[in-house]
Amino acid sequence: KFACSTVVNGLCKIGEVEQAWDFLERSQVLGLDVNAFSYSAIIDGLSKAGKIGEAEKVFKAMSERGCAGDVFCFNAIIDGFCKAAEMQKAMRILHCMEKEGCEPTVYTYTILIDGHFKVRDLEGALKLWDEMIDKGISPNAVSFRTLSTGLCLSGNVSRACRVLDELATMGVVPETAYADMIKVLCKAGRVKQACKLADGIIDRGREVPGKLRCAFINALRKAGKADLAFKMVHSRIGIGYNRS
RNA sequence: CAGCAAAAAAG
Repeated sequence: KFACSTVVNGLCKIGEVEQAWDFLERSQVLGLDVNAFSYSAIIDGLSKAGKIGEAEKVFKAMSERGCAGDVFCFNAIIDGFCKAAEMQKAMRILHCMEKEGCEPTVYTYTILIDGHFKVRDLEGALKLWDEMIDKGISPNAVSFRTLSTGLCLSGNVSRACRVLDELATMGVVPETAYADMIKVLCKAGRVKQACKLADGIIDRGREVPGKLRCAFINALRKAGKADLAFKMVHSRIGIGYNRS
């Protein structure tokens, strides 16, 4: 029972999803109970391979065989629909899992938010973000990065900054949020804004934390601002857009 | 420590 999902998992990881499915079917015939672990691995494998139709079939087979899908299975199929840009179907699964009493996680929302950005539905993405927070699910570094990247690279820098501010007032800023925000601001060409943010998050005269400094320097360099990167290398207290 | 998301030329 344990070994079965381990094998299925392994096969999926090396891209042998078909074989994994085969193995699962055989295990089932042998009377072994195939659990959600195995199904999620296969659904995920198919989703990642772009075989959303197959994934959907397996997803259905799962419940028909009396195996209750858990949040991993739901997330995997939702991810498949998102990757296929089938957002309405993805959303339907979200509502479906909620109806079945399976609570979405921060993963679920991150997948959906990313999916909405990929089809340029900013409002949809933001709505999900708010819904997540309203549900009391704290955003983590990945989910914030997904949101800030999606917003900034689609020209909604100020909206992204606002979200970060909101998180700050709520006291739930993910660990790498500032570094990520600075990086994506640079990538979006908003270098000055990135500098101000970097300067603003430390007290006047204090050192910029090492991790942030390095991320910043690299981002500047990648943004083609070698001069500013150089300046940052020589200063431990920021670039000085705020203090000048 | 059996299965799911983003970014990444420093995890």
